[in-house]
Order: sequence, then structure tokens, then C-alpha cells
Amino acid sequence: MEYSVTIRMNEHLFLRDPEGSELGRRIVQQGILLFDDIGVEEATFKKLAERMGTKEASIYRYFENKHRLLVYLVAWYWQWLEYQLVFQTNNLTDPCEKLERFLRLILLKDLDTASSDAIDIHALHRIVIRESSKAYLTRHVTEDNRQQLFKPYKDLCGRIAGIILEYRPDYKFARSRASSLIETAHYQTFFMQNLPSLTDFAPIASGQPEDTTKLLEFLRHLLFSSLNGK
Amino acid sequence: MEYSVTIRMNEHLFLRDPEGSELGRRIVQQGILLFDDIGVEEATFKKLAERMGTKEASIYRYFENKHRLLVYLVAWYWQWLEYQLVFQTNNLTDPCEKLERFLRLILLKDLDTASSDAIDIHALHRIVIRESSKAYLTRHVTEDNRQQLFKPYKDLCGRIAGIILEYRPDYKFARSRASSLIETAHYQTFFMQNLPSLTDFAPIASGQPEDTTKLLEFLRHLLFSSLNGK
DNA sequence: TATTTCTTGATAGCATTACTATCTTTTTTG
DNA sequence: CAAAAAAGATAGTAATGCTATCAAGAAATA
Repeated sequence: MEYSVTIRMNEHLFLRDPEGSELGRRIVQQGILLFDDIGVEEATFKKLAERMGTKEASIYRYFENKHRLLVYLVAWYWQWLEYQLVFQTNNLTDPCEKLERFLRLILLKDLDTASSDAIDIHALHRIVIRESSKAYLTRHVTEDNRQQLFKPYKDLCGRIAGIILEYRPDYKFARSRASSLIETAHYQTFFMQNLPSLTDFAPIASGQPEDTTKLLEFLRHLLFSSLNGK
Repeated sequence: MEYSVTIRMNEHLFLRDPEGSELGRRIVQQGILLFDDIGVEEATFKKLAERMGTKEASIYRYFENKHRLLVYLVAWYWQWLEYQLVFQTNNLTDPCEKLERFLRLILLKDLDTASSDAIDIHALHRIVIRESSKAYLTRHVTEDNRQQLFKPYKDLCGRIAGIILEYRPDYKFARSRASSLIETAHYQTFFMQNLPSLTDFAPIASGQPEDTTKLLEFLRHLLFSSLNGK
């Protein structure tokens, strides 16, 4: 699986391109680990700097603030995911199969964990589940949106909507269906792990690596029942 | 419609019961207006105190912090909604009709806006859409959950799941279906208003009172296609 | 009615956060 | 090698998120 693709990011996401220097790359890499460890809320640039052996001010040269770093990471994730989708489906013709591939992808199933890259994709995935909605649930969505910060997410949704329309050209809710699918995957994962009584996927034993098989089945059921309905 | 029902709240949600004093009630009432005006992120107890003509310290006597106030408001909303659901469906026998009622309820459709109560339910609804997921998307979910802070949400989901099972006793995902329905209603509303390209409900003209008719149709379609599927 | 208790007001203070500014040293690059 | 750019180091500041204390007024109780 191709991890080390250089993903070109929107310039509004940063002050100085973190891909352009060793320090920048470490900010991203360690930022992911910090956010995953203690959560975005508890994280500060000071703590990140200490963890990295650098100074707060240096990080501020790359990212305007913590929120922008989060938006950057989430955008990176969506671009990465879209790339994976394209890569995994470009030899497929059946839209049904493409959707199935995507379902597995958003749950990060069957992914070779040998991350050659500096990015810990599983940590990033956990951040996306817990924190990504905070990237847009703010007062400045409109402004951020104007700066195209959510373009990667919209692009991905657009692509899924496209596959849905390949499958059912007359489906009326392709975009809402796509965004619902993604969001549902995320908070159902969160609920399963943290508020299991809101789901039907209670873990067999606590401490067990959680089983996404039933969740996948649920998502598949939801998606295809809506697309196959009269 | 009964607004002025006294809703009994979990004691862990506050330090001193806000229902028990005039000041307390004003904190809740004005808290809703402040959160709605400037968002939870921008809100502080200092600003709330200034707005109310009281002191920061007085508010701290009622609520541990801003987050707890948010959790309180959201819990209140869920209890209110469950009450409305019970009230509106206790004379119905058809589970299908009950679900239809609920769909309209989560969108706050056909509600007599003559709020006799001090609580501005529309403002609270907007807060729930924008901020409620932040009530549980934290590092201390587990602890908060142990204190039963999310019980109202779980109770409501449980009730919806119950209706689903009335309708389809063999449905395997009643709880996930219920929580998905609620969450989908919320962020699709948010997307419709803020990131419309993620939905199929683009407003006809900006500034127009947004039309939830198509969203309602979408939710109905999603719900019943999954329940009626083979 | 007197008194104790409870509630709120008023003021102060403190550690942390979220930056900004400046200056020096190191590294890169033309 | 010179000039420019990046990073390190140190300081500082306004706002945030509290906690503490004490006095005044209101309410409950003896």
C-alpha cells in the first residue's frame, strides 16, 4: 500500500509548509502522536514542543494555532483516503464492489500496518474519529470553508456520490448518502468503544481488539438497503 | 405543547441545582442564549455573568465549568425530547406512525413556537446541532458516562430502538439504527446550513428560512428502507 | 424577634494558555 | 564566502479558567 505519496496540501492550512523541512515533518508526525495520546483539548503547542525538543515559537511559525493543525491533519487524512480509494478501485468496474472497498477503507480494515511513512495512520484514524467533527463544528466554518479547508472532505464525498450514481443513476440523495456513510462509520466506532449501549456492537470482552465486523455489516446494510430500495 | 414540565436532572450535572433558584434558572436560560449567540467555544462564564448582571463566581457555584453546563443543557434537551415523544405517541398504536412522529420531532418541525417557558427551545436545538457531539467527544467520556451524564440520550435511543423493534421484532441493529438516525438528522442539518455541497438539500435562496422538507424525506427514506429491506 | 444559615456580591489572586516580539545562533543556498 | 532563511532562546502580555475570602442581604429556624 502506498503510504509515501506526497500529498499536496492547501496553502491556507499552514503558515509555512511542514512538508518542506525536517522540523515541519516532525511537527505533523509528533502532533499526531500527541493528539492521539492526550486529545486535542488537552494538547498545547507548548507540550508538543517539549515532546519534540523544540520551542513553542517554532511551531507557531508553521501553524497559526492548534485548531489549524487539527484541520491540517484531518485534511491530510481525507486526501490520503481518497488516494487509497482511487488506487484500490481503478481496476474495478462494478460500482458495488467499489462501494464495498470503500466501506472497508473507512474502517481501516485490511491495511498492511507496515507504515513505511512517518505518519502513524492508525493514530491519525483515531484522531479523525474523535476530533474531526470539531474541525468544522465551529463558528468560523464559513470562513474556513471559503478558504477551501474542507475541500478534501468534500472531494471524497463527491467521489463516493459519483460511485453511488454509477450504481443508481437516479438516486436522489447521493451526496447526503455519502456524507452520512462516513459520519456514521465514525461515531458508531466511537460509540462502540465508549458508549456501547448506543450500538449493537458490544465488544465480546473488554480489552479485546474491537471487532469491526458487525459494524461493517451494519454500514453495508444501511448503504445497500437505501440504494436498492424501491 | 407542554414546555413547562419540570425535568428532573441528574445531580452530577451541577454543583447546585439551577432549578432551585431564580439565579440558577437565569444561568440556564441566558446560558442557552449566549451559547447560541457566540458558540460554546467563545463563551466564558465571565461573559455569561456580564450578560446576566451577576458575577463569574456565582455561576461557578452552580456549574463546575462551561463543559458541564453544555452537558447539562444537552441532557435537558434529550429529556425534553423524550417527554415530547411519549406525549405525542401514547395514543398511537402503529409503530410506523410513531417513527414518523419522531422524525418530525428531531427536526423540531410543527412545534408551536409560543414558548411559555423560559427555555428558548429553538436556540437550544441549534446548540444541540452544533455542540452536542462535543459533550461526549472528550477524553473523559468514560468518567462522564459512569456518572450517567449521557443517560437521557441513551434513554431516548433506547426508546426509539424499542419502537423499531415493535415494527420489526427481528431487526438486528435497533440501537445503532436509532443513534444513527439522531446523529444523521443533526449533522445533515448542519451541513445543509454550512457546507451544503455535502448534502442534496441546498437552500433555494440564501437568507431563506431553510427548508427541512427534503431532509425529512431523506431521513424517512434511510430509516424505512433499512427497516423494510429483506 | 433574634439568630443562625444560606445565598449572592465584590474583590483579589494565581497558574496556565495562546499567542507575539525580539534577538542570537545555526543552517542553507546562491 | 556572503546573504538570507530557519530555528533556538528568552521575554512578555492579555485572556482564561479557575479558587479563595469576606461582607451584605435574604431566608429559614429557634
